[in-house]
Amino acid sequence: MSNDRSYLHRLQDYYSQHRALPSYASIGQLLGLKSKSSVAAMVARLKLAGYIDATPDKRLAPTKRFFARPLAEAPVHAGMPNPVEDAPGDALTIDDYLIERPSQTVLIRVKGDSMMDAGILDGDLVVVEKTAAAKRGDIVVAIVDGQFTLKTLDLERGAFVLKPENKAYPVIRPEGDLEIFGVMVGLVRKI
Amino acid sequence: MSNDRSYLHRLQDYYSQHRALPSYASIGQLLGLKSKSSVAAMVARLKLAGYIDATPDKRLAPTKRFFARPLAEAPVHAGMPNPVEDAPGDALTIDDYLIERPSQTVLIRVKGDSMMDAGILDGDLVVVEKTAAAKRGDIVVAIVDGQFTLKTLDLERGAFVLKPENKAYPVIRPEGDLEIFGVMVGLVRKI
DNA sequence: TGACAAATCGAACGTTCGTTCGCTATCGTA
DNA sequence: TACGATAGCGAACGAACGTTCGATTTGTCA
Repeated sequence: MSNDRSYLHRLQDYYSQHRALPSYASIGQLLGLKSKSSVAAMVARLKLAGYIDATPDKRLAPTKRFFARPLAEAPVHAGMPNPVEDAPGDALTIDDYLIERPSQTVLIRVKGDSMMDAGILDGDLVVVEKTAAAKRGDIVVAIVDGQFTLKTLDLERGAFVLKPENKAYPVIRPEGDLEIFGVMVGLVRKI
Repeated sequence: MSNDRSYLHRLQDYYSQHRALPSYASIGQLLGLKSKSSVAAMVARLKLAGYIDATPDKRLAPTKRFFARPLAEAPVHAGMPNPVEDAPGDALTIDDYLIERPSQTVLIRVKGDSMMDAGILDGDLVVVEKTAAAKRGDIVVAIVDGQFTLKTLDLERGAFVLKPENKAYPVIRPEGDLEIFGVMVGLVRKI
């Protein structure tokens, strides 16, 4: 028995189309189950298996495991027809992977090579979470002379300074207040 | 009037936590609206604006626009309470930005620092498009001794070689055939 | 200040929801 | 062949759902 795998696949397809799970009645229709109690039993099984859980108001919601997607952890041995289909802990969408607080998060395009040694190149997009709570060592977007600047935040004799990650550029020692726009939490590069 | 922007933000945060939208009643609680009809009106506005739509069985579902992040092109002038909140055209989802052929695309985690000088660090995810059509200068995932290897493809006297982007590593000159798994088309880093 | 439109409220409504329970059908095993 | 476990069915029920509509508050502009 157990068509659960096929049921799950169809739910995954539905979710990837609509970004929401349907009601029990609609699930039944979708999967060919005529009784809502069958659906309830099936959903309970998927919950047990960790594919689905419930929101605070009892709605169905997919878990991380629901989104198995090919993420190959190197090294993978040859042959490699399909690299890891089911490994747990896989990323879902890249957006979900990188962005935790959508409303506080913006993308900013990097200009110049002043952060080259930190692996941040001209044209990259940095994922920035707007917050004032930056600490030493964070890479931050600061506002200097009315412009965004991406630098590493450091301390020098009790004062914050902005350090480029490229020896060709000088450390910025702001006079007065240092205005932090946000903290870099990720990076995206398109070739 | 219009707190819709703030409402939307809170819904986005909720969705990114639970991967489902709550019921009208719960939305009301979440946003501080005491009446379900207020919620209905607000949802109608968001639908009109293209942030939300409905599944076949009338459930609420987010649209692509719901996930789009504001993209700030530096330099942005000072003041900057909220840099570009609404400018159309410069909001995007990272998945759409990076992935053009989903079925041919996999993510592979980078091990080691052999590509450091190309801005590719240990732990980064590279977006790889499976294809045999690689050319000189592309960064490719090759299969050497049954292991994935990320290197720059180059030509040496008519033969393909794999060049690391780190002087501490040697050029790989494969004997016989060189098996290319795919070409790097993007990179994702999470701090 | 007065007037208008937008946003929110509150109550009532018929519908749909998910749960529950007892029943049947199918399968593997002893 | 008999048994227990697994899957699905069907009906009933109370709770929660989203809609509707008129009244009220809030913000804008002249």
